[in-house]
Amino acid sequence: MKRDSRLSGVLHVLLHMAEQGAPMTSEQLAKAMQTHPVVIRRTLGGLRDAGFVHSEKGHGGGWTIAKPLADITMRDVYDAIGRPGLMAMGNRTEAPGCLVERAVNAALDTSFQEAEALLLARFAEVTLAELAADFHARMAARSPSPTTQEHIHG
Amino acid sequence: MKRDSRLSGVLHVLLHMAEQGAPMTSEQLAKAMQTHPVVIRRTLGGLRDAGFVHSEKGHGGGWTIAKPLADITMRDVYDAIGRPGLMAMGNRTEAPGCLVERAVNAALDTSFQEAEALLLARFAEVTLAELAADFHARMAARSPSPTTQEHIHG
DNA sequence: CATCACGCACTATTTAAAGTTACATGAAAC
DNA sequence: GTTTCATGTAACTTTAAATAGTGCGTGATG
Repeated sequence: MKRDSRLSGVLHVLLHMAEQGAPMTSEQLAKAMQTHPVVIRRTLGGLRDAGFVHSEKGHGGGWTIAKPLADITMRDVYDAIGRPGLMAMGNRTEAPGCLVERAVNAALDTSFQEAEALLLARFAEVTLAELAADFHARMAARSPSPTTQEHIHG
Repeated sequence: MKRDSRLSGVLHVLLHMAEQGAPMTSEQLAKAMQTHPVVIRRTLGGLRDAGFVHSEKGHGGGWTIAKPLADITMRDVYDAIGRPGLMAMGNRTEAPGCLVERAVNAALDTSFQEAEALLLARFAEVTLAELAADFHARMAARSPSPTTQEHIHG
């Protein structure tokens, strides 16, 4: 199957915005993500509506983080991009008349729902502040005294 | 993404085979599953190699269960069809140079791996015998004194 | 030896994500 | 005020993976 990478992508973009401080344009973010500016606008649109980021038009405009990183969890981001499906497998038929299939679906659904619940709970435990801290730890480990910018996409 | 329904489908087919007793041809199974005989052969191929089902050519041939249903778990079936990916989301890039992306991927991977482990553990707990029992319970609930065949795909 | 049924390689269709184009809107600079 | 920059959004195209389908080979039964 083709795996959805929007969550991964949005988290990536948000952390870059946070590192930058100043507003970043869709084009800048798209370059960092090796994707298209419109894709950035699309995915960040949900986060703007949810109040996690702010967008400004015109000269000097672009995207900025609207909340402290410690106040945004991966779960928040997941919700803001529209809660895409988490499980790669599904039932063959939604409302099957066949009782065999109903028994199979019931067993699978139970397991999938448990796994989804666990996943969402884990997402809710991780804030962007923690991800940023992890990033800085990795940067410190890579070289002794770097500046931040030198080590982004280098 | 497009969700994989092979596991659901194979479990369905296996239970029908078990109910039948006699060998069932790919065509019969395909009709019950509303799919193509070749799809049946493909998906059951892995289970044949793993020793869970047996296939016979020629007149009177077809597919039969090769082990007691109590000895086959959903996990066994999952393994036999090639362990398709369970999670619908993935990382944007596999081996990113960007440290921000590495931090994001690490956090996501941890969560996904936990969810997968839980899912596989649940699969391992459910045998086909239990699914068959659930099916019979559903059939009993639907009408007082049915025969098995009347209530498959009716 | 004719028929039945699986085995396999190959091609076609389908679906959702991702990419792209086009154009409208609004803000800042000059 | 008009030019430039940047977002907002709709529509369309491309792409990746599952699923569907075709054709032919092989072996077993009658």
